[in-house]
Amino acid sequence: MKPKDDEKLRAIAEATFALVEQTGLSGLTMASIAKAAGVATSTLYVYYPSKDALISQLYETAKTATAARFMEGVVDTAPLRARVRRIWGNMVSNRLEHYAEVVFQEQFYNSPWFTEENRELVSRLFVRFFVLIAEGQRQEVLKTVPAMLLLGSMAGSVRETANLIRSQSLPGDEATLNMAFSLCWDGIKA
Amino acid sequence: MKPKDDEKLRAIAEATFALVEQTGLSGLTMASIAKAAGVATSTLYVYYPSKDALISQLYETAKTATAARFMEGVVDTAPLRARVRRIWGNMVSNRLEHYAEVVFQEQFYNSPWFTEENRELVSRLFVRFFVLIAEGQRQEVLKTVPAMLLLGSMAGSVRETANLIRSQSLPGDEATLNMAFSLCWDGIKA
DNA sequence: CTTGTAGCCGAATAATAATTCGCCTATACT
DNA sequence: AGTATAGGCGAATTATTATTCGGCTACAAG
Repeated sequence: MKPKDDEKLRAIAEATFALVEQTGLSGLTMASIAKAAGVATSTLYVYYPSKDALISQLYETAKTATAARFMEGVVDTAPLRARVRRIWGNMVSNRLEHYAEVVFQEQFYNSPWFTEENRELVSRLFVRFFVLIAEGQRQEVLKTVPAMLLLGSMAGSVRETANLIRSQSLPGDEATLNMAFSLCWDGIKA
Repeated sequence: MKPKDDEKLRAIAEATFALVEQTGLSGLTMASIAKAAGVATSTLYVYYPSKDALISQLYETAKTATAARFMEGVVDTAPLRARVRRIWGNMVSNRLEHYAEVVFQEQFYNSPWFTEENRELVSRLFVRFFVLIAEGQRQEVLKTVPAMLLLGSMAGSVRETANLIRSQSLPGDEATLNMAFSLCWDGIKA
């Protein structure tokens, strides 16, 4: 027996994310993944039974990793604003450092591959975040509007902040981030 | 000679948007478009020289229509907040009433079809909006941060508001819209 | 050191999907 | 009314791409 090669698995994932960033999910072919990952096309079938499975599994992996990154370093005892600030910062960093993964996830979302199970996975992964929002509303620190509305505000802010930093229109320093965050915070605070 | 049939053209566009909403750009085939539009596959080639051309032209059409809808009923002499409110409302309506088109445009954006020319078209179409933002900043009604940051806030708010209304989590009445907008406004006003 | 199993590959094969073809038909122009 | 021209169609054709096959090869277990 010969063991599966973790390095190949990583290369396949990386190649897929990079390709989707460049050409979109619609331009993704097994041949292009294999070439970019430095393996034979048929080798992909050693690791995944089909293209569909490959894409779906990579989505789950990416989404799980993303959720973990969002919550990194969030201290449950810290003030609520600080915790939201931390998550917001993590979201911006995630978008800057793992942009290809982000694009992949966004494209996957409106594609024939996105299923009800995926939706459930997402809510499962983000419970901690939703709980935090609910807590903020109970304490009347956050506006008592539907949680998704607050999330949407935050997501928009994160998206545009990261985009501006990516395009060099905005420096990525702490001061600038604080300014961008306070813009966001003004919108969601009670 | 026989003239081209405007009705068919409309049916093709509508079918394409609907299909992209359902299956994503990646699942789009000429055969499926033809079937949904009620014409033969080869007839598509009477109206568009290729699949690429079809998709690109539909994007331009949709984007142009969208930009026009955003500015509908915006009175240049009205107070700035009212004008922004109007545009925000138009954006929400557009997302509710032309959701398939919106999805199409978003998918097109990160796809191999999106070119530099498309980017230029977009900035051309939205100048009036950018001018409005700049004016608001000059009058110190809006925060003096990069315009894209304000737009991002607004886009996030619009997206989530429309999504919540679509999923019946939020009623679509005037009062609710005003609440959702004030949330957005708090974030961007000076 | 042998050997069996599973990884890995390049080259078929099969499936899917874009594009073209040849024929018919509708209609604007004379 | 006659006819040339372009629309429209279904059935090829071609191109692209997913998937499978057959033979090696590396490696773990004995």
